Amino acid sequence: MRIGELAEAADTTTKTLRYYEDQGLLRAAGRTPGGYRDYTTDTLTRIDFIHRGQAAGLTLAQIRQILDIRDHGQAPCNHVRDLLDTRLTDIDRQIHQLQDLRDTLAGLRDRADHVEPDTCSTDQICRYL
Amino acid sequence: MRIGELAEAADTTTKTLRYYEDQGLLRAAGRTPGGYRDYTTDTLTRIDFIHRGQAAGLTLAQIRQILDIRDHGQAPCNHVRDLLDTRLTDIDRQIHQLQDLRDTLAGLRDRADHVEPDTCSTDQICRYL
DNA sequence: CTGAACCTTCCTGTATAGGGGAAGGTCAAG
DNA sequence: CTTGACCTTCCCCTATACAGGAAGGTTCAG
Repeated sequence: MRIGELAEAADTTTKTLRYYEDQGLLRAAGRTPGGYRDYTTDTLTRIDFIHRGQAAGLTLAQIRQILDIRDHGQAPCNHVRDLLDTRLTDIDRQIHQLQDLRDTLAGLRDRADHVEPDTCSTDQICRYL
Repeated sequence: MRIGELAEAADTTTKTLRYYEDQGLLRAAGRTPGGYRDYTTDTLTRIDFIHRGQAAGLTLAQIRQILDIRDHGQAPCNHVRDLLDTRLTDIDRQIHQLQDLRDTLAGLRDRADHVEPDTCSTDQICRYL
């Protein structure tokens, strides 16, 4: 199948598919005599896997690693488990950071309701911050 | 004071200060006969304000808006309050998104502990995702 | 044979907040 | 008078996951 059909089937764009090939996520497809990429249906499975990886917040580089391991004939499962663990602690850290920021922000916002705006002097620019 | 002193006093770099000027966050400083930027101490206050804005998660563009309002002789307080509100709802949305992702990830990770890795077939690449 | 729809490669741009470094000018001390 | 520390402008680079578009080739229907 040609790249346009594949893109539609995988709910993505031809741009993206060429980009994936460029980044080593898709192996170079066969070519028709005219020079068009000619895909087999297992590529669709591969793209779906990539999408699941993205849905899990993995970067394309990380997904590529997994695919490389599989392409070397090994099971990437342990590596995937490690990636999931790393992602989880990362996300927890991010959530905490955001919550800290949220607290700061809420404090400022709250203060803004209790401070007279007219007391805001020029040199401090704005009392609310 | 010269840019190096100011940078040290404000705990930042000369690169950053020139960048701020470039982006309209700092007004063009006076120059010495030799062409060096010559800052007055109120610039330090301004930089501190910028830092507080950044600590509140505002972008430089948003901080610039506040400064512009103040530089037009008006009190930016209402605008700041609006920005804080917007930031708050934004951050809440981000936190929810991250928590959703965390749930997805935790589900995958949990499943990984209950699924036999050996049942992972080549064509699905990895059962854990 | 021609036009539309598809494909090819290649180059540029996106947003953010600066960092790195080149080529050259300025200022004080020794 | 020179050396070193500072300053100037200018231009390129960073990460991420593509999108936009140019210039040209291919394929199929009518």
